[in-house]
Amino acid sequence: MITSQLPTSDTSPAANDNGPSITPSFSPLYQQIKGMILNSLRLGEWKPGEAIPSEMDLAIRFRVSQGTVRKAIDDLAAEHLLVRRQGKGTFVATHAEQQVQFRFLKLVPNSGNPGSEGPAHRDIVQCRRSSASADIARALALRTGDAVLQARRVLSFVGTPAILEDIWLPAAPFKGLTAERLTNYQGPMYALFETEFNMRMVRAEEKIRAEPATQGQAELLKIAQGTPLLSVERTAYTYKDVPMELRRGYYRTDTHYYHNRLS
Amino acid sequence: MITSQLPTSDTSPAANDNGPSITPSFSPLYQQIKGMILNSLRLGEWKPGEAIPSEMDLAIRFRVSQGTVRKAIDDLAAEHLLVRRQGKGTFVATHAEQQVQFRFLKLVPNSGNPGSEGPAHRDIVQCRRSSASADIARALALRTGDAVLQARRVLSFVGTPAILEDIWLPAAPFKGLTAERLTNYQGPMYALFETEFNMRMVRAEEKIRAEPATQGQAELLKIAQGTPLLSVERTAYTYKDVPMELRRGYYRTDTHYYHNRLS
DNA sequence: CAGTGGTCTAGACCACTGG
DNA sequence: CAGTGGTCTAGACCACTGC
Repeated sequence: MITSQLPTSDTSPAANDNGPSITPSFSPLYQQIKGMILNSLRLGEWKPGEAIPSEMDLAIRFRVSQGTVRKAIDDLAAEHLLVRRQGKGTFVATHAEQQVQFRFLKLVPNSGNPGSEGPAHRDIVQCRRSSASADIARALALRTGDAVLQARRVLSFVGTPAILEDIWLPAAPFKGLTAERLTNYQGPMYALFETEFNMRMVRAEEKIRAEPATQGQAELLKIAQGTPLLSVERTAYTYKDVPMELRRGYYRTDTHYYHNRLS
Repeated sequence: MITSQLPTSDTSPAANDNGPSITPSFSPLYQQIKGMILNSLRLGEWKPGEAIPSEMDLAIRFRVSQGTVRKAIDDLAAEHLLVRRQGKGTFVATHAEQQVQFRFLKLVPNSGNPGSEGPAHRDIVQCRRSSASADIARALALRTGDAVLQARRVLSFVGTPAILEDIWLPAAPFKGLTAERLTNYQGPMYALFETEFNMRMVRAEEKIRAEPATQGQAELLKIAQGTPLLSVERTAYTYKDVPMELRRGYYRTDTHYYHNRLS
């Protein structure tokens, strides 16, 4: 049995400095297990869509009871990092599944259900390599001038353009990403990131504002200049809260609305 | 012990019709316990801010093990209906606490933290009794023409108006609500609903759009007509998913932004 | 110190999946 | 049918709160 604070490399938030510190200085077993599973996920031991070992296997591996492993997995499932399927196993969450496709896209048609319009038509307007400006660098935890990839695309539903997006990615982890790859790939962009670059987006933060369309935006979205657009600035994070994408989206909200659930 | 499907009056979603039906037709014990706790909450057996009985007490009352009660409470705590406090007890969640004040208001100043501007100044512009139009009635699960209360207010931060809100409430549950009461009450409106009308808002759904300010909106917010505003239409629900409030908010987003976390 | 929630265990049995 | 996750129990012990 793991008797006390295991040397779990980097398991719990705020490492255990057992001196006379102010930090919690106590981390339950299941939190340590959680950290170890998280590490395996980050290191790609189990890939998105794959099953992780059964609860019993993990309990044996970590020398704890099944209940403790269970609690760790419960947490990770609540954070949508894992998905439980009764009778089948526990799987690494992925953006590639039909059911959770566009999990981070909260734009819903005024009439009809999410996704009732079928898959969006995607138009890659631009995809180039550049160097990070100060604000882009800050958002991606880079230094000003570091290499980034920048893409611009238009998403259309039933023929009418509804979303204009500018996307910035750190160049290093996404080396080899091209406009062709973006254009040809079927399915969500985040699924491509998973399969091609072993980079999984885990959570995101959005800052939403109402702004008048600039001339350039208006042309691409085929609306009048000055039309109010929903400006959605998203920072997406991979495991361990590392920022991996900055995305500035401009949504038409005459035919759609941004849906949010508060609880 | 509760051996099988107890007559739990109305416990689980989708009542147990034990005929040859398509519904799950199996509800674990902890779900039934959850439903019973939910009923007590709805009926006001324990009021917002108060402690509910200890896990052991509830286990004895329901004739189940502590672990089963624990799982039920875990669920309710995850939905923010209850709040656990180690060493003290489990409490009915409330909108009246400093920490979670304005839990449903996601507007953050461009510079600074949420709440760093101090409490908002509230200005009740209007508060009257009227009859529900078709769309208001639909949102509140009323019939067209039913009595509703309608209020309009302006929220200002550090002197500048930032939010204009139109609020509709069913008249019956909120009988006696006046402009004076709204004006004089210190703290979130939802806290007033709890203490004065025993009505707790549990969750909400929002539809967000970008819209140009009408002349009336522009005057109240002291901005130019046509300025893009964030339009936030919120339906708030009390226990058992009963809609209890419709709110149309118009946010300035030059000094603030709407913050959302995706996970 | 007693009372509360939080962790951990070990074991039994159930529900679901797929071969 | 075996293997998986899901439920439930009973009991031990720990951490936190307040008297």
